[in-house]
Amino acid sequence: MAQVLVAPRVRLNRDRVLQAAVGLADQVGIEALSMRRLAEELGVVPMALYKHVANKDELLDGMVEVIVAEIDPPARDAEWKTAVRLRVLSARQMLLRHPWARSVLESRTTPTPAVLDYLESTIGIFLAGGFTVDLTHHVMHAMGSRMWGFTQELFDASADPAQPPADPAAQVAQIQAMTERYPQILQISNAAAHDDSVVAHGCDDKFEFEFALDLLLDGFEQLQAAGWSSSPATPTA
Amino acid sequence: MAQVLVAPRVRLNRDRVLQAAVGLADQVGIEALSMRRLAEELGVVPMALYKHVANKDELLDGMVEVIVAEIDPPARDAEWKTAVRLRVLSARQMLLRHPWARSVLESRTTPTPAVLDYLESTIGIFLAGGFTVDLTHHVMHAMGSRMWGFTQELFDASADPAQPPADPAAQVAQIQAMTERYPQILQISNAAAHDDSVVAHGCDDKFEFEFALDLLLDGFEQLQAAGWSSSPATPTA
DNA sequence: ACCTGAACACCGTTCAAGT
DNA sequence: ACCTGAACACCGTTCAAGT
Repeated sequence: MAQVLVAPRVRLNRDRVLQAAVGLADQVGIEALSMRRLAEELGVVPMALYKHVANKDELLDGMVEVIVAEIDPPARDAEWKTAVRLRVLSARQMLLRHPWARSVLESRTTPTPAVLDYLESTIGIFLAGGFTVDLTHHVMHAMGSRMWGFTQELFDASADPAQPPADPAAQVAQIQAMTERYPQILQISNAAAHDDSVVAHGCDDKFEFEFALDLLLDGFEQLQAAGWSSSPATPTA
Repeated sequence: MAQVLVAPRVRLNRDRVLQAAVGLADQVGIEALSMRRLAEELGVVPMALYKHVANKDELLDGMVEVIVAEIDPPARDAEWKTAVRLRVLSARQMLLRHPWARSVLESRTTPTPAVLDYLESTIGIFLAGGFTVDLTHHVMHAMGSRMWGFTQELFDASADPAQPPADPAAQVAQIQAMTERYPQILQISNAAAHDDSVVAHGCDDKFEFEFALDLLLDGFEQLQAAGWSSSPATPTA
């Protein structure tokens, strides 16, 4: 009876801990990822983890390192605009693989090396493309979260899997109420709908993302061509 | 001895609970806001709160209602561009008053009435300005978090007050190491510096925010003037 | 109708002990 | 050097009871 439960076959190390954490977050979501749950997953007592990460915050930092390293390096021999576009869309692919990544990226307050590497090489694309340091600075700010492959989705329905399915009658009533109270929201949300009989069908996320991204990239291009500098307070495109 | 501790003078109600929660979050930060701590603040036992909010999630929804209502209504008799600009900058003021608001707004998955009101009237500005429903749809997406008065700040130093002050010698060494490893990041972060002897002096947040905002607004304007429609896959400004 | 007390099932983390 | 066990100080929330 005593020796039946297997001891951990492989010795624990930092990388095994981080990989397991990423995998567990992918499976059960970030709010269900606790030190205790992760330890259980690794067949180990909670305190064993603390030999490999100082605390939960450092665990999250480590998870960020893992996923940021998944982003493709900048395309060599490409025009700046395509290079930035490809890079950002690669980041976006990473985010689709790890739905929890957005909130974790946003929660970190100090950049880890992989993150700095990502920034450094992205900045490099603009500078190599002939952008001034000044313009590159503002352009990086303007990219904001879009640099990570996401915009702020106002309501991320996919992030709320615990939504109870309402019965059809109540749904119809709800839509009717919405139409009266928020007619313009309804109009807008139907704009992208091929069939507009039902509200809930979602937008084309990729299209929306690229719409804003290209708008910004085109704007950057115009500023650069015009020799923009931050001396005047307001940019005029 | 028995009657010394005052009973709650004022009867608890939903609004008192929400106001107290907003105030407490302003003071101690969102991660320190617990049901238990809030109850203590109100001189009441934790479970007393549950008569007025169903659970902590509903408390957070209620807090969002309170702060979104603080945003100024749309300016009457203004051109769409100034109207949107004013509105967004008013939202930004609200966010500066409530540093926790960003993460809470982002965490909500279903919109509350005040949020829907905000969206509805913002959409109204574009439609009244002659935007098609189609273009307005994409424009609202492109605004993303900027609609709430913030862009994704990559590293929000102000959100991390628990940073230990490093000694000057270590700081110099750190800067030296950074210069070698991340020369371009350093160049960029110095672009906005008046004196570039020290790294840590921060960017002009307001300038950066308005830079991106105006870039988008100018882009919207050009699309509208050109009679843009979503039929072609990629917008060409 | 509103508030309370005790309890349950969780957290992250410390500290002293085992091998 | 690495893992363990028991304990501490927290959570959100249920349930049965008080007034």
